[in-house]
Amino acid sequence: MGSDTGGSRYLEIAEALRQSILSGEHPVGARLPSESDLAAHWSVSRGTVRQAVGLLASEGLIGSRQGARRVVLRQERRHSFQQLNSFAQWAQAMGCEVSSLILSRTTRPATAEEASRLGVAPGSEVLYVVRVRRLDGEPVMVERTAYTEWVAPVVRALPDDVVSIMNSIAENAGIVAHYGEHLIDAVAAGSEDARLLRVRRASPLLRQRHLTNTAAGRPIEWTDDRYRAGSVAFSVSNSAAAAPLERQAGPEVTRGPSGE
Amino acid sequence: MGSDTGGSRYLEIAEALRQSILSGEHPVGARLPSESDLAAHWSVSRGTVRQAVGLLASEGLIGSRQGARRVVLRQERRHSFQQLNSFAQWAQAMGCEVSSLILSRTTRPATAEEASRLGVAPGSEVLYVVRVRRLDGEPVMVERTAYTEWVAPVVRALPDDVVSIMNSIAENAGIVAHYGEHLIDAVAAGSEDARLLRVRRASPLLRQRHLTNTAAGRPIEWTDDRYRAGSVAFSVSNSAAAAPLERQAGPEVTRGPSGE
DNA sequence: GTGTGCAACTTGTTCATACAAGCTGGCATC
DNA sequence: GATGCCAGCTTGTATGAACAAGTTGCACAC
Repeated sequence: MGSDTGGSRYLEIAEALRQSILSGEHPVGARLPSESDLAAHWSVSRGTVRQAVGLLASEGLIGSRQGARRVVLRQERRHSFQQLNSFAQWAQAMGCEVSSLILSRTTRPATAEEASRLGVAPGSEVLYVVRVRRLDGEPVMVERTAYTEWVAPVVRALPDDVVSIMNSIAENAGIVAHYGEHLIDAVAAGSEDARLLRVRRASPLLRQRHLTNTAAGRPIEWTDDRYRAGSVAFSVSNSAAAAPLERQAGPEVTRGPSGE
Repeated sequence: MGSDTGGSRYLEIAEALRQSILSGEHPVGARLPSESDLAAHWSVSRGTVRQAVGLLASEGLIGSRQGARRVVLRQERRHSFQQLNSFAQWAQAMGCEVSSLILSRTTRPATAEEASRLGVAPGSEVLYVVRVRRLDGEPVMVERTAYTEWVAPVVRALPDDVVSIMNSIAENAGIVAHYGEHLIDAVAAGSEDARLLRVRRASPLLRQRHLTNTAAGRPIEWTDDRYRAGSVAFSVSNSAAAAPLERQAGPEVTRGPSGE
């Protein structure tokens, strides 16, 4: 898996274009060849090229406006969904040495929020795991996760120092994360947070609460991750082209109270 | 005009589907009609339907797997970053009364970071604006923005209580924001932050630093927004198909020669 | 030299079709 | 009754054509 783009032609083309941007062949600000040229060069139809460039646009690498050639917006490599959901994969890609330690695994009734997020009956049992994660030996994140009952046996069998729980679940039980939702805010460190992350109580932490679903939309876990301030920042790219519907504030904006 | 914005058929269909999901006609977990059925119902081709459902999928409302019908993942409209680009728009959609006040407008040389982000020569002049934003009278955010010189005149002409600076820029000068990049982390409140937001010093704040570009990739502004903890949470949805978010290591764990 | 307008170019949207790949449910078999 | 297989359904990928809408640069007029 990894770098194998598999059987889709448009993924191949997207990867090639991505590489040519990363390598500097198409520097930032440069204009890409037209879709017709790319289609001819790759011997595919324009629709296929559009899928490829659409993918790169959604990654924030290139931008487009109707009538003008596409331009290169940035040169950086973006991480995939897997790396977003997996602290371990992201850290390894960064070249950091990552280590984890599960501090406790308890089976207990779900809290009201956990039950709601996971879509289980209130009071159902969940597996609650507290984990500390380190980068280069330094503790940077406390992770408190509630796993639904149907994945709990897999998690219960893992060693305390397992690096990636989601990876292990995927390998051992074939359960793969497909959809994620993240809620990001700031909280003050509690006493347990402070002790585990070696910061003062009430110091600022970046909190990422996170619901993971399978491809079928079945919840797997509900997580509360707290990062030490300064250790991690989240980065989001967006463009008006990627979300045409939200760009309703166009030329003749009706500034009325209506949200439409 | 009304609902027919002269725009695209697929946007119309996407909006109709979105409404039918929001209204509960397609409850969470339900399977949507097949693409062929939708195409027949709307008298369009399957490709057009795919553009519509693809848009909803990118918003996190529905999910899909090859071979299985699309399922509704979520019913409420989430405020993604596409909408969060404009604090004013988001607040109005939430039904809150939003007010803003510019505290200072100063022209000064750009800091090293501002120059780097905005792509101007170090020491170039930028317009630095400090603003407090309130929801229902309560201060929730401090905004510190550096505008590039070529938009500064427009910003300088705005009244202190302008609700949306980006909107005003778009109307008065035709400069429309097209691409954005956001960096999100947590910081402790400085003394100015504490005074303006009426919180204690060193209490946690959610920081959103934000670079805005025109359609042509030309930087407009570099912003440092700080939200009072508990007032807002950022929500990001993603799927294996498109992942707009990534982590970035903070300065403490960055080992590269990134001299920003 | 300057400015305007147009023509060529480029992306956006849509159609109709075809086949590949994966899922579901029912039927046949054991 | 339980199991396995297959046929049909559904989404994913790809083609090629056509027109709409917006951009850019050149040629022409002044």
